[in-house]
Amino acid sequence: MAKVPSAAISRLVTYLRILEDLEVRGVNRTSSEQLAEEAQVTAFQVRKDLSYFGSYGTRGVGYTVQILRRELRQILGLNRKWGLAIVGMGRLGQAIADYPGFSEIFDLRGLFDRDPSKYHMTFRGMHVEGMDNLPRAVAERRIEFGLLAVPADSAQAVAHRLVESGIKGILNFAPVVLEVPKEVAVENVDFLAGLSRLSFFVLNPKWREEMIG
Amino acid sequence: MAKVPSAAISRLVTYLRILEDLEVRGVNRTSSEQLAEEAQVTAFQVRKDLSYFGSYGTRGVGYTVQILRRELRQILGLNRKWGLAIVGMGRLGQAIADYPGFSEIFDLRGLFDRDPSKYHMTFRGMHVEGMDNLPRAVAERRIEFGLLAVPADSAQAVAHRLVESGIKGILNFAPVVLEVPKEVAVENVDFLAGLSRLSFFVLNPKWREEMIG
DNA sequence: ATGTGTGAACACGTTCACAGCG
DNA sequence: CGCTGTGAACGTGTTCACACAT
Repeated sequence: MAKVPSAAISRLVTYLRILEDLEVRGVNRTSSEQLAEEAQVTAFQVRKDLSYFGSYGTRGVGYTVQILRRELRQILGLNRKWGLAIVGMGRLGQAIADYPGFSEIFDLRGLFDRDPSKYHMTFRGMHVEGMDNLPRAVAERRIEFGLLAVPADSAQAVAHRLVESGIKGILNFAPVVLEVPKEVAVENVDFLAGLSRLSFFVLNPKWREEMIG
Repeated sequence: MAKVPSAAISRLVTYLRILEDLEVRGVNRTSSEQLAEEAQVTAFQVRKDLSYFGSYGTRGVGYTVQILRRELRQILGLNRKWGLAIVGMGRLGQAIADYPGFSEIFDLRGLFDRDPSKYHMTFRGMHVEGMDNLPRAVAERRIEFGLLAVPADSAQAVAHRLVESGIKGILNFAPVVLEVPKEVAVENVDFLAGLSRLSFFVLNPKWREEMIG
């Protein structure tokens, strides 16, 4: 497998979503052109992205939805369930715990918060636990990912604890740059950063002049 | 202003956060090196990113925290408050409405949901309204951004209504590729995509072989 | 004939070395 | 002399043209 642009991985996730949608709609054959249109990229891009991993189509025909779907799930590691713990059960953590579609891919194996008054809460049949349980839970319940939904000022400390517990990846909702060993994957999903970027892009094209000041 | 890589904008947001943190801590001079370390990029990168917009430092000395902070806020369009509406007041929308730090940058000017049973709910002093109010609200309350926190299957339809109402940018939490006119900026903040990518990155480096199958 | 798969050209973003200024 | 600012070199990601399979 040659060097794969990491942007290609993001697009693969999009293609997979489109394929699952096509499958639900009963479509079983597609093409790079159709995928490109729905993903809003070029057909070249679709084919190149797929070619980093193999040849999944039939020349002159296209792709079989089911097959390509299965291959993408394989590539992305979604043909198995990954164990996930949510750390920080405030509003955001609670919303995520109940998010629909979530459990098709991930297996919720722990909910953690440092506030004991939350221990009685239940989401998807699980109780919220104290942070002291975290290391043992990660080991015993095979928790591979930690989802960080704590306030920004405690995010780094909690990330440390997750790393020490042997976590393999962190999905970070806090607006901070986490320091973790390079073996630990981190994805930032920070909506405040998204809003800041929006401001820039909106300000720029033609509104810039009239609005600065 | 030369062509600016859009990745540079994301980094600018990070630099700004670091500067605001430094300012709170009473630091008033910094350097590309310090910013680079905290943002986990190179000092070259920091200086280049800033140079797309101007010269904000003093050669041989460094940057004044306050000045650079102000300049970055200006560049990113954060020296004014942008009007924001949240559409979709389920768990996620509610969590976002109460998110701390939010109101320092954005001014919440509307909460919308199609479910009348939510109209009695109040967040930051605002009532939830029906979707019919959306177009008028966008115009009259100068709502520039829409934050989409609706289920995936209604995201595109709601995006249409936002665009028709004259919105300038959409922050999209739904796992779909939105079709909007090119003048409307869209930022995708999709945590399921983040989790999918995590799987890939975790699977790859050394766990790949042992886990596939 | 048709749509995939891919090496090669191209464009874009990042790195760097050093010029420029305080 | 120190640290910023930037043109040019480099490397990575995207676009493309076309060879190839059915």
